Amino acid sequence: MANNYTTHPLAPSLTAHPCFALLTARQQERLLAAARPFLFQAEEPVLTEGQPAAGIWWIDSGAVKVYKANADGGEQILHIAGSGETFNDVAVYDRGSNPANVAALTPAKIWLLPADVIHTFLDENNPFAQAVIRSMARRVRAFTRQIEDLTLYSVTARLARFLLQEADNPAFVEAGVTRKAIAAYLATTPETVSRTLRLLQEAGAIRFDRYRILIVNPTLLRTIGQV
Amino acid sequence: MANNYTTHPLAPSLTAHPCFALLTARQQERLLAAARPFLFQAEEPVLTEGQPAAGIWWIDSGAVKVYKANADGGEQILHIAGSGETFNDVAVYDRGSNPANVAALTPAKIWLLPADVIHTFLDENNPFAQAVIRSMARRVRAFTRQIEDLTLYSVTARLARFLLQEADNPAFVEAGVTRKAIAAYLATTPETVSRTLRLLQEAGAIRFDRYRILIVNPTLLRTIGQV
DNA sequence: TACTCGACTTGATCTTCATCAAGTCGCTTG
DNA sequence: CAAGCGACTTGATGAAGATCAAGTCGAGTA
Repeated sequence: MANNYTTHPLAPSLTAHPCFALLTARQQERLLAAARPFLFQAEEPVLTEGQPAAGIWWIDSGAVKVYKANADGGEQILHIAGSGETFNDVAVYDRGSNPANVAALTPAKIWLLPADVIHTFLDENNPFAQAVIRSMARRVRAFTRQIEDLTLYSVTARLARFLLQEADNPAFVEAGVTRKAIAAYLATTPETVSRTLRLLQEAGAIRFDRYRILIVNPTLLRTIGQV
Repeated sequence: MANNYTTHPLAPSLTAHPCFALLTARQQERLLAAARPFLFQAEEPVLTEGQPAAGIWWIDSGAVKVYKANADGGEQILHIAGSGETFNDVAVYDRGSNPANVAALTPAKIWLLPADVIHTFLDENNPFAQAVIRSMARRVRAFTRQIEDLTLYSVTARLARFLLQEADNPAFVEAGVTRKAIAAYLATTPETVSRTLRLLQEAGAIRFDRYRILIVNPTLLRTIGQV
């Protein structure tokens, strides 16, 4: 599943990343030299909760789901990441094990950035460390919001909030998001997502078919979502 | 509600904090000089979601709840913090607004550490910045676990997991945790907490009265909690 | 001591949503 | 083209837990 490249096809996109953009040119070169590419098929597992962390994963193309699973086959998606985004950085920063499972949603090319290089950069480059702090803070904020959504709002409101927030998230679009994935993100079932989409359509807030969901009345959707 | 001190009663505990311990003696002095103490009564609000962040709050004594609220009076507790812990640091690190509400659970003395001083330390002191990264990573991990609990497990399993995790958390004990607070943490109701405690007692996993919950069979509790 | 108040308990009923069970539809593949 | 498959839809039923409504209990107070 893995193959090495001597060229660095991801080089230009490094400067677009909120953290890696702050590395010096020299450090970016070292990062690229240490990076190793992996290819995954749709549905293929990338890493497993509890295992030791190998490094930070950086998505070149495709999309993955970061999720928790329980013994009965239940699955809660924490986050969907697409091109240019990283995942499993937490495990590297606190030198712990993988906090969740990750699997590819689409065929994906993903680079592994080894943990030791990242740690060196944290020592050497304070602006980089500060960028990491900001990105962790953003993630805390996102989870905070997700807990709020999951516990304080009905499925209808949650779906409305989800659509408002993720409508133009390229990672979701790229992932060809299915009812099942939406359900696993909203902690409900595909059937309920289906019924609730119909409900929102009958209310005049959205239009949808099997492949696309279109927001036709954002104001109404915000009202339903209590945003 | 606020009053200033010229002495620094919190000085020794700074060295016990995972982040502030890494400040130089000189920086710790500057932090103490900039810190301002506030006193809160039980139930008194400390800060409100969406407002600009004044700084990092550092609990000298007492306990607070960090929570989200919706329009219908629903309340989800994200975190209970006690002596020696900080809160609202996220807002300072990403220079955003307060991500949640905070209110005192008990009478509390809390120091406000102004944002600008913290930012100076981040610039000056790389080990401090790295400690902040680790603490943010821990928080991400904690929220990750909370989402898992809330979405993948029944109330019974959630309560078992909660008891196993928080049994010896001083912040919870200190806060004189009520059925209502447990309910607000587990996204359920006081009545259901009451019934479920009874259930766990009848199973032989715990014993409890109005004031204290005692784990008598941790193994059984772990089984019930699917840990 | 009696009163009151608030937290807790317990029971009855109701809602939301999960589950189970057929379908439908469109796309792929023999 | 037919067959089959997978995602989605729709309906009927069931279960978990919320809500509503009385209580109970203990601590503080007149």
